[in-house]
Amino acid sequence: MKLQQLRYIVEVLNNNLNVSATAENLYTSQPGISKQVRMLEDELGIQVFGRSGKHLTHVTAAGKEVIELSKQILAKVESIKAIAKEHTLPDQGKLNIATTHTQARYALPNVISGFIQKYPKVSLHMHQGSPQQISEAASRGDADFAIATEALHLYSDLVMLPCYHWNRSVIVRKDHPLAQLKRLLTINDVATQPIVTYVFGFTGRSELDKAFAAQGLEPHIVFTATDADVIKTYVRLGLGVGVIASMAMDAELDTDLVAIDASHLFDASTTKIGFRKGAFLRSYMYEFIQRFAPHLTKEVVEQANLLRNQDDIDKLFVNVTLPVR
Amino acid sequence: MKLQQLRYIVEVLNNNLNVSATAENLYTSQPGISKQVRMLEDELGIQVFGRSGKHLTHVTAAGKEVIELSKQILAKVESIKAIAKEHTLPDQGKLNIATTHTQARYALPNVISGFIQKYPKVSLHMHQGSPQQISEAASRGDADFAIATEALHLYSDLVMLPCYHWNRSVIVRKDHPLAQLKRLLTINDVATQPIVTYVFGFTGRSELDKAFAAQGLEPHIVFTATDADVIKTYVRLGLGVGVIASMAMDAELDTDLVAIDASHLFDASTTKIGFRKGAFLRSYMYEFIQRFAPHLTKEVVEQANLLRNQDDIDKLFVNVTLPVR
DNA sequence: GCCGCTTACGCCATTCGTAAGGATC
DNA sequence: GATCCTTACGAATGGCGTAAGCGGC
Repeated sequence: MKLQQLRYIVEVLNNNLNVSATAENLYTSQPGISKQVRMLEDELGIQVFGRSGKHLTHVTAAGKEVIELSKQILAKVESIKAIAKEHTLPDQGKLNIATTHTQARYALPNVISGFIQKYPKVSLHMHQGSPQQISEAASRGDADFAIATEALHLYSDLVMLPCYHWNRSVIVRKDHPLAQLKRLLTINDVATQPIVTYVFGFTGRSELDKAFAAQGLEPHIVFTATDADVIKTYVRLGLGVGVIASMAMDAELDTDLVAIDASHLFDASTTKIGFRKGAFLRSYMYEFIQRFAPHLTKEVVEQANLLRNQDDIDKLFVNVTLPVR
Repeated sequence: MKLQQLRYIVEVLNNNLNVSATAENLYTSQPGISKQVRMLEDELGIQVFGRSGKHLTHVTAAGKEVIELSKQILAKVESIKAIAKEHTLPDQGKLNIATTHTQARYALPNVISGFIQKYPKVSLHMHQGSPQQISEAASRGDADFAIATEALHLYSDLVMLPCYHWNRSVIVRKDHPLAQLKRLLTINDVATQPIVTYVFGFTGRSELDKAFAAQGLEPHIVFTATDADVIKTYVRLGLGVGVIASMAMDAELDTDLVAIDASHLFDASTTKIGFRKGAFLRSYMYEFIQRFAPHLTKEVVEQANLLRNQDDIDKLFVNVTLPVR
């Protein structure tokens, strides 16, 4: 059994059982992979992949178990490499962050500018995508961290830690009737307007739907986008009122818009950071986490990383008051 | 990085940093190991082993971490092989049990005779040794199961499950004054006699010492041995009274001795079965466990195997009443 | 008929064993 | 001086790439 063989079967699965595509992604030849997969199967005496003629059609029951263990082995191999780097070049390395537009644009800039100042030799990469893509990237090991508000819980091999709570604001043009509102905003004020907000599955959208549903209201959503910048653009066009994360209002750039606090109308959402369970984290990674969420010290993160169930991890934070943005 | 390289560094550590001895045990050449260790160190850019001239003197800090992860990787590799076997030859394989004389001689025979009848194709090996040796064998992967009463808790990478409680008996020759005793045995009856019992660290010896210490008594221990058969021999010689596990009295063979129940004088001891955390257990292994301890069903064992802390595992059994032997 | 996996073959890298060298205790 | 690790070298093995074959869709 060779580590490459394990790598190959994992990657073949990641490439939807297409060996040719796998070969391209790994910059190697297709027959090479094919042969190694076969050799592994011969050695183990079992089929990892089911075949119809010469096509791979599915993963066998035994194959699923083997691939799962292979992933864990390869993750530990990466940990060994990381340990070695940590002992030779503690301030050098890579940091891959997978996150959504909202975080990348509004929550992370301050953290990152401070971080790269302290660690100029760490090459930092941001991968933007949907919450699902983000979780998958972290789960596969393509990203060290996943930062998002939704969908992270779907991947059980991630450790997820709460970072901060955030609330929503309703944004309107200065000439909009609601801009002159003297009293507290009500859910009806919003429900009677055409709404521009996030796509489902993004940036706490589910909390928004829940608030309307709780009142038996059917919001009139005319337009959705994955990020607040696009939403603001269409609010400026007069398409409707926007509902976005409060932190997405920029006091300097958005002077033509008025933000009305709506934290009393919608439950706060929680942004989380996730990484692979049992992963070895470089010292600069611990520091990154703590810069993003000061309560997540190295000790807390290490403790959480030893727990297997997300439920147990969540218990660590029941008495912690998170910052609100 | 190759799996063999990881195997080599682990084995070199197991052989007290003696590469030549390691080579012998692995049936390979010493320079081969030496070179692979070096190549791994070169690839990682760190030293795993500290050297003084050409002798390996110690494991570096980084090396400790690397070796720990290597062990975990190799354990998972074994799991993959076990999964493969389970899918091809479910009733074939090996079962290595490391245990003490007491278990092998008095607790296991019934279980094993039933087991080999159902699984004639499983080759069963018993490794006898001290509790420490047993734990180490299981921890290293040389044994699938460790069964003992003491010392298992010293190895944190083992899952330990309670199997049964057992009590002690005082044994004397038929012509001994205590053999005629009409009342309940007291701790003083025992303390005033020369005692023959187990060596420290064996078969619940610590519980025995505790009971005397609690009464401020200093037992007069004249002879110790690791097994009850030897103890009985010296009781027969008139060396003193024996204190042994009650199950170690054989009604048919030991007719020249009298056993006096002492369960009220000493706390019961608990025999446990241990295996490596996260190990994949063959179906016949689950069955073996359950034959030995009926309350340890496959489901219970699997659940325990998912927990990281022994404390959490122990909690699974607080409401379970174990059999008493 | 195209796509995609398998087989065949040759080159190159790597591993392993033997033998000799050098350092430590 | 004995033990033990390192270096050197040759044989065998194995991985990988190119080219051809062949079975599905």
